[in-house]
Amino acid sequence: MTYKDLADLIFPNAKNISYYEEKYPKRNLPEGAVVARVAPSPTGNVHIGTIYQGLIARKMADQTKGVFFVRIEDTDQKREVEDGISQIIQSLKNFDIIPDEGMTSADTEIGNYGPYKQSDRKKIYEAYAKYLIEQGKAYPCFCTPEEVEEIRKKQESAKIRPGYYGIWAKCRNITVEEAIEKIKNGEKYIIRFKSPGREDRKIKHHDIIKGNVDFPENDQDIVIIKADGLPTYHFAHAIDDHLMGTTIVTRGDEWLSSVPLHLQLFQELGFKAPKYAHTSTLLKNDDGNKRKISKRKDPEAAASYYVEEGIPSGAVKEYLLNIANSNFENWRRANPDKPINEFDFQINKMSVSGALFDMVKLLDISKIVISKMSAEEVYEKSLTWAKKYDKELEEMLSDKDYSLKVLGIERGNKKPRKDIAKWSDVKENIIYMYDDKFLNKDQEYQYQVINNKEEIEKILKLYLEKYYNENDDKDTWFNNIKELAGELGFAKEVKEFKQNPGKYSAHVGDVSTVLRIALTARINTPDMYEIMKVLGKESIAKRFEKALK
RNA sequence: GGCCCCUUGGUCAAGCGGUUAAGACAUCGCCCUUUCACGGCGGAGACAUGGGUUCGAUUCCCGUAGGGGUCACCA
Repeated sequence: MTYKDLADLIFPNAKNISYYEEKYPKRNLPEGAVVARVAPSPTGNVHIGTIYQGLIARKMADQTKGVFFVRIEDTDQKREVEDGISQIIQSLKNFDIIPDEGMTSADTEIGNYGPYKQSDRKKIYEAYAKYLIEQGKAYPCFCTPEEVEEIRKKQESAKIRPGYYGIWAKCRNITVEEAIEKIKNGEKYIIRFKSPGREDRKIKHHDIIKGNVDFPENDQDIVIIKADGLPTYHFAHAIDDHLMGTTIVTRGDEWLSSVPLHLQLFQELGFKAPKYAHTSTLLKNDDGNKRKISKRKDPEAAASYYVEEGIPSGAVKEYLLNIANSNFENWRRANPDKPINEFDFQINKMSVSGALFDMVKLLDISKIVISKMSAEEVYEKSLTWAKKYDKELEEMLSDKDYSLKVLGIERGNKKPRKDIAKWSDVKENIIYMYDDKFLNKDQEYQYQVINNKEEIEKILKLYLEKYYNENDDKDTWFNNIKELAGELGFAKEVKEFKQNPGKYSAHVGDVSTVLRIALTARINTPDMYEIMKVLGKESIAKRFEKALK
């Protein structure tokens, strides 16, 4: 009886690995081309970290004329969520992260190195597991989960390093004959890797981001095929990234400590290991402590959060890129209008330590991103958002011509307004410009310096009768307000007012404020000249009338 | 607890043996201005700590403290 007999008994139908090695030949890519990927699990809300990883991987592939693919790691069926795959695809799409290969929907895919869903690759893993068993590098383990747990408890109470290794690996030295007999008797088993490692030896690893890291060798006989017949992450990672030709594995640094295991797996399988780039995790301040952004506790951990809030994907990408390469913001300042794919991303310049997620900064970036958009673009994007999340805003925007004018106020010039950080800000920003919203609602008018009824009435009436002409240019328009102020005994110039304390009760600015408040019921607004232009004379008159009621 | 990683202002961070220790966000003040936003100018604010090495350490080494990660038939 040989290892081969055992392997044949366990995986009677598995193909020889040469079949797969030939089926998935080396990629024909230019020198230096990076094959990168993102490999999420369909376990629910897509994590912002997945977007982060995807962004980085996509960028590297683009910059080197390489390949970026998406692989679905669905080997944990217990945690899998219905719709999980489409959520992932959709989320990546929301951020314009489009894969060259991989899943394109829950059940379709493109590319020659598939299947790109691990549960569809079962046969492939079996072939390689069989290969390992034939070599005596893997073995069936008959320990039940309870037994393994017991071993762990013993180790803990004896203060010994826990795990399935060395003398604790009970099934490691079972003879082929015994194993075959147990299997024939119907005993349940899983497949474990027979680690050749020794804990007292060190390995050196050079990580693209973390630099040189030394670890003890792995000596754990980890599970490679679970009771459900599917592989564990470690095994699938080695097989898949080998067969799919991944050159750089980017993943969160929670994987860093598995590197010794993974390197060993590649070694024993006879594969060339990829390079690794372990990115720092996005952290969050929690009562003074830093911790990983968590799907469960933090809404901002979900990629969908940004969509719901209406933060443009472009802004999120800029923020993420800024965390990834902090020189991004310098580049952005020097190149305010270039698309971000022209930014030269350097993975080895990524920070070694984790960054606290800064929502304030994100929103600041978002303000700038939105300020550069045309009225048309703002219109389209906020409408798309409103259709899903805000019926009232959608209704307001249904008058497209008018909305375009409203959104065009102080936009498109050298110093565009920066008061919208997210689409959910839009409504509050423009609602007073819509007559049906403004006129039909009770408004509170908080007059400032000039606040007695008669004066206000005089200002509004006189302004409409005598000083407002729809076709005035801005200078004429404002001169008229000065004239109005003068006629009513207020200072025509603010300077004059300040130079002659006591002479005037108010100045032209105060008169403007009355107009502004009567018009909008707000103390602060964008440029009033433009507002009046958009409202038009009829609306202005109605608003004054309402203010005087 | 073992192993691994990290530590520059409130936050993100330049720096890589000699710098007045950049910059961005936030914050404060001033200016611009009919309000706000923008913009401009300026202020306050940092090398966790103790030892080395060195003519000289934020930078190199060791310890301490603090933080993070990981130790599954989860990824």
